[in-house]
Amino acid sequence: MPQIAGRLLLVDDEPQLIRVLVPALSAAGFVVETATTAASALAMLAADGYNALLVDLGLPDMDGKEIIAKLREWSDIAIVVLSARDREDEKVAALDLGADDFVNKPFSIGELLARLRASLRGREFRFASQQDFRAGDLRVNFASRQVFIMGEEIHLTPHEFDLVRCLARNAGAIATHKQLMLAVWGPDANADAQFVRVLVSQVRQKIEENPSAPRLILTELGVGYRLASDGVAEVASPAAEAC
Amino acid sequence: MPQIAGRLLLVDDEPQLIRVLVPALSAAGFVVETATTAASALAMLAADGYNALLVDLGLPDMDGKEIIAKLREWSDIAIVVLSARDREDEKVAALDLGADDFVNKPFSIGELLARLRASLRGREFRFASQQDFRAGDLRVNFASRQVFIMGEEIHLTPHEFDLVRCLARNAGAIATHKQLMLAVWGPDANADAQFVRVLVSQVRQKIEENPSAPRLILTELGVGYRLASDGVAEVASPAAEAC
DNA sequence: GGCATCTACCGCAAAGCTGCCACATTAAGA
DNA sequence: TCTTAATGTGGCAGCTTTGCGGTAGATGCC
Repeated sequence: MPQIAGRLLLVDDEPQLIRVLVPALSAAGFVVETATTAASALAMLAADGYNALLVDLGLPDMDGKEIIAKLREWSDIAIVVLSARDREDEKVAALDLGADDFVNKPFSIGELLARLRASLRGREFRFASQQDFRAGDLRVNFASRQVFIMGEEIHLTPHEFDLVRCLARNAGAIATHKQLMLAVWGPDANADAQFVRVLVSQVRQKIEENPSAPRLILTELGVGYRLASDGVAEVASPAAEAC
Repeated sequence: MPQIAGRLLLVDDEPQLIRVLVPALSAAGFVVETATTAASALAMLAADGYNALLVDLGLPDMDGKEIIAKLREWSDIAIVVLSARDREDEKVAALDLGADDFVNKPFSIGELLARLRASLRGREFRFASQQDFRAGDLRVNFASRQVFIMGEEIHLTPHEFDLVRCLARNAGAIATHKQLMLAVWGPDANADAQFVRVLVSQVRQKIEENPSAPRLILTELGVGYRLASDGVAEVASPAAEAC
């Protein structure tokens, strides 16, 4: 499995379990990070970017259920509970707090992975369709690759859209020339910074009210471009480095 | 729990289990119907309206896994498997076919209900009619594999329907070439992107008013195709996962 | 066997996108 | 104000992608 299946946080205080689980999860395509206390786990989760949480209920500093409750206040990622205690009230409580699944120790790796896949399934869509970026009169839908100005659809070519997507993902911040070239032409194309200029110009003709006095795509001389993020705080988009 | 928690189909051939489960599920707020064979279960599911399926793997006429696979062709409802066989490969297979959870017999009612709640959670937002898709003059019924234009039935070949289904499931969003090839020819066929073009062309001849200026199946150059979701592109689109 | 239907595949024309150049314009610093 | 570097933009040849007519073989049905 060459592709990345997701970024995953494993919270458990038993070193030997971590030693077994991390390689197995990595082999299954997950990027795994670990925490051994509830406090550090919550700090890592707050920093964002995870697709799933694997959490033990018996942690030294806090009950694992508290992590679930706290996390569910702001996040929707998949949560699978691992536990040595096979008590019904524990299971019911964890599930009703927002866990997606509950696995008793000892468990088989294969089953854990299957349950993880099942919990993750269908979530991509939730994020994808809601990633609808707005700034002023501009609206970008990443899932449908559609761009609207004042509600009217604007047709962009594939490269043009890739550029806008990268700018939108970094809205408010600067997307450097290099970043944009990577986003549009990929890592192994020998793109010239000149092409970015041409592309930006073309996009401006399409989305700016007055292309010679751009208000959306702003030039950062010598560095790159910046998409004005006026007003709307949107889903403070992470994944900036990704595009 | 006074309110209706959902409509639920219980498929099992052990009368005593049904006698125990039905009152418990009803007490928890579910409207429960039962089936004892896979064939009747599928017929009932096709007739629509369920929010969840509880299914035993050991049925007289067909393996429960087949119900899961068939149901997942058109429906997105919660599926929880009950099984007396505690074998890892069974669990993995059932989960990967699309089940949301797997409970071993004997189980506690409390745990089953909690798992059911967890599986149902977060699905509310998914589009209401899971077996009937509409966009403009087009109507697609996933269960009966029928397609209508302005109320009039249009005959599609099996491959053509598979294509339309995948497009409809992603309505508003893009179905990539790869996604479509998978949906129509399956994972181990060596399909060529060229075949997708041909198929799209054929379908357009059948469902578009003016096939040379398509309004339903739109081309996303270099990426794939998109079924226009009429009106708001917002959260209109159903789960992408299945097709 | 005969007929209808479906599927895989070829090949070519049209559409539309990309790379790239030449040159105009603008911003920054001395 | 002048110089220099960086940026903006029209244009177009060539290429990639797409649309689609057509055909042979496979499949299923009377």
